[in-house]
Parts: sequence; structure tokens; C-alpha cells
Amino acid sequence: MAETPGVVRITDVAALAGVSPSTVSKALNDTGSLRPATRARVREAAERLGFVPDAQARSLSARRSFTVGLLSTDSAGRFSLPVVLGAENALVGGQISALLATARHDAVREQHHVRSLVARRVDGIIVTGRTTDARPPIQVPMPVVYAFSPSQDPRDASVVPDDAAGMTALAAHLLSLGRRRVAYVGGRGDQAASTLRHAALAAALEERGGTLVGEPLFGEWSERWGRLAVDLVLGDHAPGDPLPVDAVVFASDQLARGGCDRLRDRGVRVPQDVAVTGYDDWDVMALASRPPLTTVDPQLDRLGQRAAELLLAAIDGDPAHGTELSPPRLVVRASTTGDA
Amino acid sequence: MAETPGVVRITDVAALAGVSPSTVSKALNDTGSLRPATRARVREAAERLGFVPDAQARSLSARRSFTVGLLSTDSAGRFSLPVVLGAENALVGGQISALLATARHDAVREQHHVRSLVARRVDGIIVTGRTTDARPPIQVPMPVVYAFSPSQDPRDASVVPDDAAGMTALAAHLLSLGRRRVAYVGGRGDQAASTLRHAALAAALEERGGTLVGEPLFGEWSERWGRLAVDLVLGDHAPGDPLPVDAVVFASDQLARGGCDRLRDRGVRVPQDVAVTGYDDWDVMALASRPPLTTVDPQLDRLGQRAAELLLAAIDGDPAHGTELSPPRLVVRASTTGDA
DNA sequence: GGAAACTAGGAATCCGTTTTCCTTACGGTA
DNA sequence: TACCGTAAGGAAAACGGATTCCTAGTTTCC
Repeated sequence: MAETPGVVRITDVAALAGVSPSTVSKALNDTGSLRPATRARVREAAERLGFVPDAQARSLSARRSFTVGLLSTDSAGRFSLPVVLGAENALVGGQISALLATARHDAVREQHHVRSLVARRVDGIIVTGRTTDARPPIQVPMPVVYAFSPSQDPRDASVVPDDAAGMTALAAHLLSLGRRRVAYVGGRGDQAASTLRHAALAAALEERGGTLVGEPLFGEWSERWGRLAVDLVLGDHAPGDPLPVDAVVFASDQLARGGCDRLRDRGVRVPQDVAVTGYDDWDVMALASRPPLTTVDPQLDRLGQRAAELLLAAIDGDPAHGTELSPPRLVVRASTTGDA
Repeated sequence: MAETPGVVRITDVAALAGVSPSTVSKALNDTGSLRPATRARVREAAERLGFVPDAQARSLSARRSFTVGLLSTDSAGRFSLPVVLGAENALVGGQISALLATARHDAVREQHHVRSLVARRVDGIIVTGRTTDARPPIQVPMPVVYAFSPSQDPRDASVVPDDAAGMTALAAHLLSLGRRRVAYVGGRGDQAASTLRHAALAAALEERGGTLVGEPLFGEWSERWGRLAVDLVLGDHAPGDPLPVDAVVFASDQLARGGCDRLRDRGVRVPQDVAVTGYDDWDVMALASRPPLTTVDPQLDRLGQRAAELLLAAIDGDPAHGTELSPPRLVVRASTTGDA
């Protein structure tokens, strides 16, 4: 029984193909000058043995680790998880492995992880976080791309969701349905996801002839606040009274779901009386809501994928600078159109 | 500008401490014979420079990569994510890094990831999945621990949630509140999470003098099915009629939340008329439900942590065999007690 | 038949830590 | 005083397998 059984080395491939290890290397990497027949023979031998070049040894010559770090400060992972998965997905295509490092919102822990990634000589790092608020950059001697949570340094490469585009799409959708008087309900007022979406909605409505009714409402990111906010919007409205709005735009699906529940409790029909929209396209909220929510899918997996692409380019010597916007997708459901 | 700036090598520490690299190694690893004063001086120098031994070089001598693979077949990550995070957390303590490999329920992709992990010479692999149903083992030349989804081979080391203990705790809780006639609503009938929980509930109730009313109801893991199942349990019950049950045990918080909504719609008070329990302690469901759900927290982070401990022991030459049960925790909220 | 072009093998290279082996110095004992 | 044992620390090899020069052998074309 050989030690580390099952591990195929380049010499094993060389033996099976009847050539030297260096020939195998050239055949598999499309370098040197070899007869096509030899190349094919080596390829077939490698295929048959399931040969995968040893990453450690490879990194010796290449002076690269073929590894990138995924540094996440979001332990819960509701937002960073899709980003991380999207990035990981894009990386495996390039024979790159992903080292996971979760710091659960703790600066000391994050510093520890950063040092660990540096010790592993990762080729680059993707940093992601809990919110779209800017975060302090990390100091490392390799390329970094910030995903979802941009760096505070505008010269760093960041990829963030294009919330303005999402809100503009929602506004256009509502106006196309004839809705004009729109209320906005945000989450925490100190977060960009609340304030930026409000500003974008206000601008989009104004430009197209809609009206943003009342001041924006900020609270917390919970269904409970969604319900409370509906009471604030409706005031002492009684069934039959004219409604102060014909649409409510919530800054998250969770808020919107709570809002729908409260509207129904108070006898307001969704969407006949008031159209409702959410944000995030979080299936367990958007689909379980009654009615299901028209919302915006920020396509975080694509965002993570894009971050990985930028990182790979940076590793190959072509670094990006500045913040790139990742496009969202409008998802229309019954809470605005009443279908189904 | 030195190349790879910021990277501190053992020679840098040696220079600062005025000793040779080998002395630094001995001082930091507590080997060889050195004067305590020398040891302390080296330690201080390493501390000051923030020296972290190069993992690649380290693995050369140690013939270990100090890396483990986290192989997940669950892309959505609702269940595997806490497991992965718990495991990763336990690993960083041991200076071990975690390579993330997500296979999104695709055998070809999984095989690809397995080969990649083998190529990286990981010291071990933690395999996790979407359900608690047993899965085929992977064939690799290093230790493996299966977390959440056990291996089909009973000789492999697996850690799974102790659903029977969770259901027993729920049954005892309900009986202590005077509930006797209990209905059970499961998710998909072909999954262990549905059937095993049903069997455990039936056994626990029978042993303690409760009654499981009617056949178990199986459907899908959605709020919608939770609502439908309530209709099946209540039949053509009208407000005022005697109720066929005084408690409904749902196999997930999602089901239970839907169930609560439907019960309220039909004028049945929770928990005064019917107590309701969920499973999973998924906060966005259990806390947002009206009323908040009494449920069972499977403590998946602890499960992942335990899997990591077992893996580290196996790497150190002390492998475990068989399936270990990870204990859950009963979480009591208003859906049974009516507080709040 | 000879020279150029091509093919493939041998051996050195890549990296920083660990570990083995050895030297030096010092103290104790004969 | 000479010799030996031991502590302390340095020098150099080992660790690992893919890659890449460099060179020798082989084919091909004129």
C-alpha cells in the first residue's frame, strides 16, 4: 500500500504515457514543442488516472497559490452568502480555490483572518459584509475587491448593487400601472440601503410625474416595523374613506410582507386599493407574502461573480479602480398586478 | 520597495532577535534547548513584527497542509451554512484554514470539488448537505466527517441533529401544559426530517400519556402547506365547536407560521385553543410569526463545531466511527405559553 | 549526406520552515 | 590541568512535485 493512496502524481502519468515528467508538464500546459500524438497520449493518460496537478508544488514554480480569500464580516450570511457563492462559483472555473474566512463583525477577528490569509499567500482577497455601507479598507500586499460593502477608499475596486436602478425600475413599473401617490417605508435610517433607495425613488418619481407622499419612514428591518409603518401611512383611515396613497414602496421584502399583512388586517385590498413592492427578492418572504411581492432581485450571485472576475483580472496584472454597479432585476408579482 | 512588502519571514525575526533562523523556529515551537531569555527575546521579536509562519513552507516539512475542505452540497445554505460557520470557527482556533467547496447538489460538480481538495492535500474534509437523509460517502485518502447529512456507510464518522431528543422535549413541554390531543404536520414525506420527527413524537406522546390524533400529514416545506394542513386538521370545524386537537406540532417553523396564520383566520386562538410548535428556530419565521413560535433550536453551529473537533482528532490519528447525535435546545415562546 | 528543425529527457529551480547534525563554550570531575 | 558531558545555538540538508532551461537525440528537407 503506497502512502497517500489515490494521489496521482505527474510521474504516474509519465509512466503510463511512457514519457518523462517534463513532457507531461508541457503536454498538459500547452507549452514546449511536442508531437500532437504525444500530447494526446499524455492527455489521455492524465484523464484516465484522474490527474490533478498538486497545487502546492505548482505554486512553487508559479509563485502563485492559486487560492483567493473570501473575507466575510457577515456571520448570519443573508446577504454575503449569495455573494460568496457567486464568487466561489466563478473561481472554480479558473482552477482557483477559495479560502473561507468569516469574521462575524469583529475587528480583532478580522485582523486575525487577514493575517492568516496573508500567511497562506493568497493571490487575492474578496471582502464582503453585511450592509451596503462603506467599510474601512484592509491593508494587504495583494489585490483586493470589495463586494456588496464598498471600501471607504474610492481608489479601491468595489462592486455594489445598483439600488438606484432597482428603485427606478420599481417607480417606472408603478407609474405604468397608473399609480401616482407613493409612500416609502425604509429600514434603519442610518444605513445606505434605506436612504439611498429613498433618494432614488424620489428622483425617479419626480422625473416621471409621480408624487412621493409624506416623509420617508425609517425604523428597523423587521416585519413588525412594516406593520407599524402601514398604520403611520394610513393614519385613522377607515374602510371606505379615500386612501392617502395608491402604492407603498418598502425597502425590503420583510417590511413589505409585514405591510401586506397589516393592510389586509385593516381592510385595504392589495393591489386593488394599494400596490405594494418589496426589495431583495428573498423567496421565503416574497413568495410567502399574501399576495406574493413585486420586488427587486439584486442578483447578488452575479455581483459576487463579477467581483471574482475583477479580482482575477487584478491578479493577472489588470487592476480595476473605483466602484462598479451591479444591475438588479425587476420581479413582478401579484402585489402590484393582482395576477394569480 | 521590497517585493511582497509586509510579509515577514523567519529570517527577519532572526535578524531582529540577533539569532539564527533555526533558533527562531525552536523558540516559537518550544523545541530544542534554548535559554529562557533567548526564547523570550525571539518571541518578542516575532510579536513585534507580526510574524506568521508561511503556511506553504510549513506544510513542506510538516507534510500537512493545515487546511481542511468544507464540502457542501447545499447552495442555498439554510441548513449547511450554520454548520459550515460553526466548523470554520472551531478550525481557526487550531490554526487551520477552511477551503470552501459548494457543489449545489450536482454529483459531477461534487466530484470535481473532491478532486480539487485532494489536489490541495487537505488534511481532512467535512461534508455537509441539505437534508438529514443519508448520502453516499466520498472516496478520498484523508479523514472525512459527515455533518448534518450522515454517510450511508455506518462506519464513517457522522454528526447529525438529535431530532428524537428535540421532539421528546416538545412532547414533554406540551404535556406539562396539559395538552393531550396532538396533531402532527410534516414536510416532504420522503425525508427523514419529516418521518423521523413523527416517529419520535408518537413514541414520546405514547410513553407519557398523550395521544397523536389522526394520521401524520405530509406535504412540502412551505407556509402554504402549513395553512392547508390546518384545514385538514380542523375539517369543517366552525367557531364554537369542540376542537379535535389541543396542539399541533409542525415539523418546521415555516409550516408552523403558515399554520398559525390559518388558525387565526379561522377564529382559533393560539395558544388558548390550540398550542402550536415549530422546528428549527429560524428567527425570521419563529419570531415574525403571530404569536412567536415555541420551537426547537438544533444548534447547527455546535454541530459543525463538533464535526470539526472530530475531524481534528481524526487528523491527529484518533478517528471516530459511527453516527453521533448533536443535542438540540427547546425554545419556549408564546405559541404554547401565551406570554407576551 | 548534411544541416536545420523538431522532439523529448535530465537536472536544476522554485519557496521558507523545520529538523538534524554539529560546533562551541562552559562547568564539573578526576 | 586535562578530559568529558551537556547546554546553547548555528549551518545546512530536507521537505515536495511541477516547471523550465539546457542539451542530446531524431527526423526532415534540401
